[in-house]
Amino acid sequence: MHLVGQQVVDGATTDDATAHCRAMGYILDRVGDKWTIMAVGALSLGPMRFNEMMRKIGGVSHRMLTLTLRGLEREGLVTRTAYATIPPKVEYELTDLGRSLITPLTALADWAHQNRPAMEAARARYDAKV
Amino acid sequence: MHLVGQQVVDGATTDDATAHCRAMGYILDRVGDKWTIMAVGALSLGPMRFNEMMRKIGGVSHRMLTLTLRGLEREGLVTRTAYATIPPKVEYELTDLGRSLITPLTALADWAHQNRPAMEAARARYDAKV
DNA sequence: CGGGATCCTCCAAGATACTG
DNA sequence: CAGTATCTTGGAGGATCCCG
Repeated sequence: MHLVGQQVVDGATTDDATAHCRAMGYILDRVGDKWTIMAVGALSLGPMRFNEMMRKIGGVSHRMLTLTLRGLEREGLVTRTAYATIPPKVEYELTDLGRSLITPLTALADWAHQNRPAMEAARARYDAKV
Repeated sequence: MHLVGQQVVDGATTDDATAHCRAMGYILDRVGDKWTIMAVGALSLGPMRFNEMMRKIGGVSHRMLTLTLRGLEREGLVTRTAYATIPPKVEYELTDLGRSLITPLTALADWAHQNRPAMEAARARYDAKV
Protein backbone atom coordinates (compact mmCIF):
# COMPACT_ATOMS: atom_id res chain seq x y z
CA MET A 1 0.00 0.00 0.00
CA HIS A 2 1.32 3.36 -0.92
CA LEU A 3 -0.42 6.63 -0.17
CA VAL A 4 1.27 9.88 -1.04
CA GLY A 5 1.04 12.70 1.45
CA GLN A 6 -0.82 10.64 3.95
CA GLN A 7 0.53 8.56 6.73
CA VAL A 8 -0.94 5.13 7.01
CA VAL A 9 -0.41 3.92 10.51
CA ASP A 10 -2.06 0.62 10.86
CA GLY A 11 -4.54 -0.23 8.15
CA ALA A 12 -6.89 0.83 5.43
CA THR A 13 -9.44 2.48 7.66
CA THR A 14 -6.99 5.00 9.06
CA ASP A 15 -7.60 7.73 6.52
CA ASP A 16 -11.34 7.41 6.94
CA ALA A 17 -10.91 7.70 10.67
CA THR A 18 -8.69 10.75 10.49
CA ALA A 19 -11.07 12.40 8.04
CA HIS A 20 -13.79 11.76 10.56
CA CYS A 21 -11.64 13.21 13.29
CA ARG A 22 -10.92 16.32 11.29
CA ALA A 23 -14.62 16.82 10.59
CA MET A 24 -15.23 16.53 14.30
CA GLY A 25 -12.41 18.91 15.12
CA TYR A 26 -13.88 21.42 12.73
CA ILE A 27 -17.40 21.28 14.03
CA LEU A 28 -16.26 21.29 17.64
CA ASP A 29 -14.31 24.47 17.07
CA ARG A 30 -17.40 26.10 15.59
CA VAL A 31 -20.38 24.87 17.55
CA GLY A 32 -18.77 22.77 20.24
CA ASP A 33 -18.88 25.20 23.10
CA LYS A 34 -21.46 25.08 25.81
CA TRP A 35 -23.42 28.25 25.04
CA THR A 36 -23.69 27.45 21.36
CA ILE A 37 -25.29 24.11 22.07
CA MET A 38 -27.55 25.63 24.68
CA ALA A 39 -28.60 28.35 22.25
CA VAL A 40 -29.46 25.83 19.55
CA GLY A 41 -31.33 23.85 22.17
CA ALA A 42 -33.33 26.89 23.17
CA LEU A 43 -34.11 27.84 19.59
CA SER A 44 -35.19 24.30 18.83
CA LEU A 45 -38.32 25.25 20.77
CA GLY A 46 -39.08 27.93 18.21
CA PRO A 47 -38.12 31.50 17.31
CA MET A 48 -37.14 33.51 20.31
CA ARG A 49 -36.14 36.97 21.45
CA PHE A 50 -32.82 37.82 22.99
CA ASN A 51 -33.85 38.22 26.59
CA GLU A 52 -36.16 35.25 26.31
CA MET A 53 -33.14 33.16 25.39
CA MET A 54 -31.13 34.54 28.25
CA ARG A 55 -33.80 33.50 30.70
CA LYS A 56 -34.32 30.14 29.07
CA ILE A 57 -30.67 29.23 29.03
CA GLY A 58 -29.78 30.63 32.41
CA GLY A 59 -26.32 31.51 33.62
CA VAL A 60 -25.21 33.02 30.35
CA SER A 61 -23.94 36.57 30.34
CA HIS A 62 -25.36 39.20 28.06
CA ARG A 63 -22.12 39.45 26.22
CA MET A 64 -21.59 35.73 25.68
CA LEU A 65 -25.06 35.23 24.30
CA THR A 66 -24.50 38.04 21.83
CA LEU A 67 -21.20 36.56 20.70
CA THR A 68 -22.67 33.09 20.51
CA LEU A 69 -25.57 34.24 18.38
CA ARG A 70 -23.23 36.17 16.08
CA GLY A 71 -21.25 33.00 15.60
CA LEU A 72 -24.31 30.94 14.85
CA GLU A 73 -25.53 33.57 12.42
CA ARG A 74 -22.15 33.60 10.74
CA GLU A 75 -22.19 29.85 10.26
CA GLY A 76 -25.64 30.06 8.75
CA LEU A 77 -27.36 28.17 11.55
CA VAL A 78 -29.43 31.06 12.83
CA THR A 79 -31.18 34.07 11.34
CA ARG A 80 -31.45 37.38 13.12
CA THR A 81 -34.44 39.62 12.49
CA ALA A 82 -34.49 43.09 14.00
CA TYR A 83 -37.69 45.08 14.19
CA ALA A 84 -37.18 48.85 14.24
CA THR A 85 -39.72 49.35 16.97
CA ILE A 86 -39.36 51.11 20.27
CA PRO A 87 -38.29 49.34 22.30
CA PRO A 88 -36.32 47.31 19.77
CA LYS A 89 -37.23 43.70 19.23
CA VAL A 90 -34.91 41.09 17.79
CA GLU A 91 -35.94 37.59 16.97
CA TYR A 92 -33.63 34.67 16.43
CA GLU A 93 -34.61 31.56 14.57
CA LEU A 94 -32.90 28.40 13.40
CA THR A 95 -32.31 28.06 9.68
CA ASP A 96 -32.93 24.76 7.91
CA LEU A 97 -29.28 24.02 8.41
CA GLY A 98 -29.60 24.82 12.07
CA ARG A 99 -32.65 22.64 12.43
CA SER A 100 -30.85 19.76 10.76
CA LEU A 101 -28.40 19.87 13.63
CA ILE A 102 -31.12 19.13 16.15
CA THR A 103 -31.33 15.45 15.28
CA PRO A 104 -27.73 14.44 15.96
CA LEU A 105 -27.66 16.80 18.92
CA THR A 106 -30.72 15.15 20.37
CA ALA A 107 -29.09 11.77 19.93
CA LEU A 108 -26.18 13.03 21.95
CA ALA A 109 -28.44 14.58 24.56
CA ASP A 110 -30.30 11.30 24.89
CA TRP A 111 -27.03 9.49 25.38
CA ALA A 112 -26.06 12.03 28.01
CA HIS A 113 -29.36 11.64 29.75
CA GLN A 114 -29.19 7.85 29.76
CA ASN A 115 -25.57 7.44 30.73
CA ARG A 116 -25.06 10.25 33.14
CA PRO A 117 -25.77 8.01 36.14
CA ALA A 118 -23.21 5.50 34.91
CA MET A 119 -20.64 8.23 34.51
CA GLU A 120 -21.33 9.66 37.93
CA ALA A 121 -21.04 6.21 39.48
CA ALA A 122 -17.76 5.62 37.69
CA ARG A 123 -16.44 8.93 38.86
CA ALA A 124 -17.43 8.23 42.45
CA ARG A 125 -15.63 4.88 42.23
CA TYR A 126 -12.55 6.47 40.71
CA ASP A 127 -12.40 9.24 43.29
CA ALA A 128 -12.90 6.81 46.14
CA LYS A 129 -9.86 4.84 45.06
CA VAL A 130 -7.56 7.82 44.80
CA MET B 1 -49.02 23.42 38.40
CA HIS B 2 -46.76 23.04 41.35
CA LEU B 3 -43.29 21.65 41.09
CA VAL B 4 -41.09 21.62 44.13
CA GLY B 5 -37.47 22.48 43.60
CA GLN B 6 -37.93 23.20 39.95
CA GLN B 7 -38.53 26.51 38.35
CA VAL B 8 -41.23 26.59 35.72
CA VAL B 9 -40.56 29.53 33.50
CA ASP B 10 -43.14 29.68 30.80
CA GLY B 11 -45.00 26.52 30.08
CA ALA B 12 -45.34 22.81 30.39
CA THR B 13 -42.57 21.87 27.96
CA THR B 14 -40.01 24.05 29.67
CA ASP B 15 -38.89 21.50 32.21
CA ASP B 16 -38.41 18.86 29.52
CA ALA B 17 -36.42 21.27 27.45
CA THR B 18 -34.33 22.51 30.31
CA ALA B 19 -33.74 18.97 31.52
CA HIS B 20 -32.42 18.22 28.05
CA CYS B 21 -30.29 21.32 28.18
CA ARG B 22 -28.89 20.41 31.56
CA ALA B 23 -28.03 16.93 30.34
CA MET B 24 -26.22 18.52 27.44
CA GLY B 25 -24.49 21.01 29.67
CA TYR B 26 -23.31 18.19 31.85
CA ILE B 27 -21.93 16.04 29.08
CA LEU B 28 -20.35 18.99 27.34
CA ASP B 29 -18.48 19.89 30.49
CA ARG B 30 -17.19 16.33 30.75
CA VAL B 31 -16.50 15.11 27.25
CA GLY B 32 -17.24 18.19 25.16
CA ASP B 33 -13.74 19.39 24.61
CA LYS B 34 -11.81 18.82 21.45
CA TRP B 35 -9.17 16.44 22.71
CA THR B 36 -11.64 14.23 24.50
CA ILE B 37 -13.65 13.70 21.35
CA MET B 38 -10.50 13.12 19.34
CA ALA B 39 -9.29 10.59 21.88
CA VAL B 40 -12.54 8.67 21.77
CA GLY B 41 -12.38 8.82 18.00
CA ALA B 42 -8.86 7.39 18.03
CA LEU B 43 -9.75 4.64 20.47
CA SER B 44 -12.79 3.74 18.41
CA LEU B 45 -10.26 2.12 16.09
CA GLY B 46 -9.22 -0.23 18.87
CA PRO B 47 -6.95 -0.34 21.92
CA MET B 48 -3.99 1.91 21.60
CA ARG B 49 -0.81 3.01 23.33
CA PHE B 50 -0.11 6.52 24.52
CA ASN B 51 2.32 7.64 21.87
CA GLU B 52 0.31 5.93 19.21
CA MET B 53 -2.61 8.10 20.19
CA MET B 54 -0.47 11.22 20.14
CA ARG B 55 0.57 10.51 16.61
CA LYS B 56 -2.92 9.54 15.52
CA ILE B 57 -4.57 12.63 16.92
CA GLY B 58 -1.88 15.10 15.99
CA GLY B 59 -1.35 18.51 17.50
CA VAL B 60 -2.09 17.41 21.04
CA SER B 61 0.50 18.06 23.69
CA HIS B 62 1.85 15.35 25.92
CA ARG B 63 0.27 16.97 28.92
CA MET B 64 -3.17 17.47 27.43
CA LEU B 65 -3.43 13.90 26.23
CA THR B 66 -2.53 12.66 29.69
CA LEU B 67 -5.14 14.88 31.32
CA THR B 68 -7.73 13.95 28.74
CA LEU B 69 -7.18 10.25 29.27
CA ARG B 70 -7.35 10.65 33.05
CA GLY B 71 -10.67 12.36 32.60
CA LEU B 72 -12.01 9.65 30.35
CA GLU B 73 -10.81 7.00 32.75
CA ARG B 74 -12.46 8.83 35.61
CA GLU B 75 -15.80 8.97 33.81
CA GLY B 76 -15.59 5.26 33.10
CA LEU B 77 -15.26 5.64 29.36
CA VAL B 78 -11.72 4.32 29.06
CA THR B 79 -9.61 1.72 30.80
CA ARG B 80 -5.92 2.11 31.36
CA THR B 81 -3.68 -0.95 31.47
CA ALA B 82 -0.05 -0.55 32.40
CA TYR B 83 2.47 -3.32 31.70
CA ALA B 84 5.44 -3.33 34.04
CA THR B 85 7.88 -3.92 31.23
CA ILE B 86 10.96 -1.97 30.28
CA PRO B 87 10.29 0.28 28.55
CA PRO B 88 6.84 0.70 30.09
CA LYS B 89 3.83 0.10 27.94
CA VAL B 90 0.39 1.47 28.61
CA GLU B 91 -2.67 0.58 26.65
CA TYR B 92 -5.90 2.49 26.57
CA GLU B 93 -9.19 1.00 25.53
CA LEU B 94 -12.79 2.09 25.42
CA THR B 95 -15.15 0.54 27.93
CA ASP B 96 -18.63 -0.57 26.90
CA LEU B 97 -19.84 2.79 28.05
CA GLY B 98 -17.20 4.47 25.98
CA ARG B 99 -18.09 2.42 22.95
CA SER B 100 -21.75 3.31 23.34
CA LEU B 101 -20.75 6.92 22.83
CA ILE B 102 -19.41 6.18 19.37
CA THR B 103 -22.84 5.97 17.76
CA PRO B 104 -24.16 9.42 18.64
CA LEU B 105 -20.70 10.85 18.08
CA THR B 106 -20.59 9.33 14.63
CA ALA B 107 -23.99 10.83 13.87
CA LEU B 108 -22.58 14.21 14.79
CA ALA B 109 -19.43 13.61 12.77
CA ASP B 110 -21.52 12.66 9.76
CA TRP B 111 -23.52 15.84 10.14
CA ALA B 112 -20.29 17.81 10.34
CA HIS B 113 -18.92 16.09 7.29
CA GLN B 114 -22.06 16.71 5.26
CA ASN B 115 -22.75 20.27 6.29
CA ARG B 116 -19.30 21.70 6.56
CA PRO B 117 -19.41 23.06 3.01
CA ALA B 118 -22.72 24.78 3.72
CA MET B 119 -21.29 26.33 6.85
CA GLU B 120 -18.17 27.51 5.08
CA ALA B 121 -20.26 29.03 2.32
CA ALA B 122 -22.47 30.79 4.86
CA ARG B 123 -19.42 32.15 6.63
CA ALA B 124 -17.92 33.42 3.41
CA ARG B 125 -21.20 35.18 2.62
CA TYR B 126 -21.41 36.67 6.08
CA ASP B 127 -17.84 37.89 6.05
CA ALA B 128 -18.24 39.38 2.59
CA LYS B 129 -21.16 41.50 3.76
CA VAL B 130 -19.37 42.90 6.77
C1' DC C 1 7.93 4.97 27.27
C1' DG C 2 4.70 7.18 29.95
C1' DG C 3 3.56 10.31 33.90
C1' DG C 4 3.97 14.09 36.81
C1' DA C 5 5.39 18.86 38.33
C1' DT C 6 6.42 23.52 37.44
C1' DC C 7 6.35 27.66 35.14
C1' DC C 8 4.41 30.92 32.03
C1' DT C 9 1.48 32.89 28.68
C1' DC C 10 -2.63 34.41 26.84
C1' DC C 11 -7.26 34.55 25.87
C1' DA C 12 -12.14 33.31 27.02
C1' DA C 13 -15.54 35.14 29.46
C1' DG C 14 -17.66 37.87 33.37
C1' DA C 15 -18.66 42.59 35.10
C1' DT C 16 -19.74 47.09 34.11
C1' DA C 17 -21.26 50.98 31.80
C1' DC C 18 -22.73 53.57 27.76
C1' DT C 19 -25.62 54.08 23.24
C1' DG C 20 -29.53 53.73 19.85
C1' DC D 1 -34.61 45.90 24.64
C1' DA D 2 -30.50 44.79 22.27
C1' DG D 3 -25.73 45.76 21.16
C1' DT D 4 -21.04 47.39 21.80
C1' DA D 5 -16.73 48.78 24.23
C1' DT D 6 -13.47 48.47 27.83
C1' DC D 7 -11.28 46.37 31.70
C1' DT D 8 -9.89 42.57 34.35
C1' DT D 9 -8.86 37.97 35.71
C1' DG D 10 -8.93 32.83 36.25
C1' DG D 11 -7.57 29.10 34.41
C1' DA D 12 -6.75 26.29 30.14
C1' DG D 13 -3.11 24.73 27.84
C1' DG D 14 1.81 24.73 25.83
C1' DA D 15 6.84 24.11 26.92
C1' DT D 16 10.16 22.05 29.58
C1' DC D 17 12.44 19.15 32.79
C1' DC D 18 12.87 15.20 35.72
C1' DC D 19 11.34 10.55 37.45
C1' DG D 20 10.45 5.33 37.43
